[in-house]
Amino acid sequence: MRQKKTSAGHVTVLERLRAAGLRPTRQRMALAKLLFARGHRHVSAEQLFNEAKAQRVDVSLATVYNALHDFTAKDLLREISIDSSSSYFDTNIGNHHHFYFERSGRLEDIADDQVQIAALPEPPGGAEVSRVDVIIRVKA
Amino acid sequence: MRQKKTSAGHVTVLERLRAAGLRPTRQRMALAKLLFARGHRHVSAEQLFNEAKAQRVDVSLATVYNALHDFTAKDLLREISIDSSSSYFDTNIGNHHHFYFERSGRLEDIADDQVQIAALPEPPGGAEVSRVDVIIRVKA
DNA sequence: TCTCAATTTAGAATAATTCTAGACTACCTT
DNA sequence: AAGGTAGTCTAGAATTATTCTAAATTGAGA
Repeated sequence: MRQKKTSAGHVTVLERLRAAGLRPTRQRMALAKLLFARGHRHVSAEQLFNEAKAQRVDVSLATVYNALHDFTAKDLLREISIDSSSSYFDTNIGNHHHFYFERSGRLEDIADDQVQIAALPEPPGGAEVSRVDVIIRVKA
Repeated sequence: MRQKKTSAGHVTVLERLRAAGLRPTRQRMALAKLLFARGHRHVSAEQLFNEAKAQRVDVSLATVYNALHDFTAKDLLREISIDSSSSYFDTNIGNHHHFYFERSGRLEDIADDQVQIAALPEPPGGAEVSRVDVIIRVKA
């Protein structure tokens, strides 16, 4: 037997939500499809909301925020706030870093192995490190 | 002869503003003193505004924002936005990095030489790097 | 002192995000 | 299949940080 059907992305998204302990509602399914359909992306709430509208997916902005936060809490997304005006959600949750293009405000992933850190200080008080972010700000 | 008088921080702050090409107004002088009086700090607009009030320095919140942005534009401060809820201004403008304490939202400087980066990718299209930020997020 | 551009200010405006409270729905139980 | 219920969704109000506006003030040079 072949793999689970993936043609429309249905089953996969459904499973991802279930595995995360999130009830697969119509809205979450639709948003998850938009987010995870193709390769990694960085989206703002407003962007995702507009994409949903463009595809006639009827969701409220509040639901988009709820979903993004729920997904983040369950490690399906990672939140990034570089530019204080709005935050972005990254579908790439593995270790990696970012280029930040100051002019456009765009983010681009940098694979973890492209950055080598030889020395890092210990957090004071022996606190646990939750992650290390490297942001290369680019004048472009 | 000894150095310029620094006792009240007056002359120094005045010179800093003039050197930056910023008119040394009463408000900017007062805010600069609060910012640069002692060692390096990370302040939000609201914080600085409250400090000013506490010291009976009469400035409007809009002026605090104006001053922080003017100072940043003239490289007397550096703006940092890690937590999307509000941005911080760092009086340390040299190369350095940060610990970010997730629970409290507090920032702590890491001296540049404490972090050694062995490899970094080139920005796409040969764009110029304006700076590299390393943020160690700590669960505390 | 006079002039004028730079600066300050109160309050309105904006923008991103969160909250509220009622309506809906996924899913478990029977 | 029906019902109950906690979880979810939603429109719109509320909140928060920040910026804008337009008028008043002021620093600094002539």
